[in-house]
Amino acid sequence: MTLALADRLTIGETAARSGVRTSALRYYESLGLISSERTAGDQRRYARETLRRIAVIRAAQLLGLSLREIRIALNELPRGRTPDRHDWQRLSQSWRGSLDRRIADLQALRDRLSGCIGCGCLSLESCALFNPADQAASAGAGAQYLFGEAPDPDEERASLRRP
Amino acid sequence: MTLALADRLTIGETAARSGVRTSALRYYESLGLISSERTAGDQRRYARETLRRIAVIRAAQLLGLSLREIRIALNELPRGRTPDRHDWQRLSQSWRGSLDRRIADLQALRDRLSGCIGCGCLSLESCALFNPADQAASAGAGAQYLFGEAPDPDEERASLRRP
DNA sequence: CTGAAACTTCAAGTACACTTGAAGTCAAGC
DNA sequence: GCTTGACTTCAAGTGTACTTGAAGTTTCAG
Repeated sequence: MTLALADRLTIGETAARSGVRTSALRYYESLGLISSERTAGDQRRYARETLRRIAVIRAAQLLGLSLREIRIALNELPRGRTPDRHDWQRLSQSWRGSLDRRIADLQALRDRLSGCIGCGCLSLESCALFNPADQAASAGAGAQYLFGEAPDPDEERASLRRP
Repeated sequence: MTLALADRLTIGETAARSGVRTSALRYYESLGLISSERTAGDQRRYARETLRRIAVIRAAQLLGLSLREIRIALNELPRGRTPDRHDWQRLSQSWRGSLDRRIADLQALRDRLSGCIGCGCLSLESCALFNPADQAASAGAGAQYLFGEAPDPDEERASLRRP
């Protein structure tokens, strides 16, 4: 079904309502994250629904997803019809899982940091956070454990934010 | 007191023990995050202490700090002497604060996401996560640093701070 | 109908955090 | 002393996520 004129927003209106610059919207569109119809004069007109899509994009960026990952996730939404309640639910639920893992990772780091405050980092042998060298020497692997990669094969937390 | 030869590491050794590539170490040095002495033949030799500095840099990156911010933080360490227990404590304590804030922000986002799963995002008016206006309102306070700096009072983004 | 604001494309620029490659030098084991 | 691997500098390249600018076109209030 075709949207009524009142339901189509210019790029400027869309930018104003979403808080995202027009240049970013064009960029998102060039990456296939959003789409538009064009007027006879070739200007973009966005469906109102696009505002939600943009909000989802920004929220996902907050979760640490790259635009590429977000595009892939959005591509799993049904094509040809407006996403419904269950479509958005599936998306947000999968991101909630990532978010939980991310929070857990940061809490683990915080605990290591807290332990370090306790120990005062006086000893090269005893401080886990501040002494990767000795860890690396004994483990032979480098300090990557700080980044969650070395000792615990902790599945695929890598999907969120690669530093 | 001058360090013994055995306490000075080549860039390759430093890279191996820290898990950071030589190119990254040269880059850090170019930014003033670490420093080295040079041999007669102009090769770098790092003090053993540098390993701890590198570990701190990597940990801080995990916390989401930029190298510029890390350099500033490291510059507050005493110059001319090896940082002691209290120096590292002060640093780790201040970063623990950032980490706590970051975790809190992510938990808030998770709660919004959870609320959203509950509501099914049927309504643009009621959904905190998927409603740009609401999201912008909440970003005004805390979560916005996750996007970098505060949005400029820019003509295109006028509605970010709720009309 | 007109003039200004808003839009268009495309290329190039910015910032971050590095990596890669070229061309040459140093250190150390044999 | 020779060879080889590790080192040196410097410039340019990579990838992400945009922004900026130039030059031209469209839209719409008056």
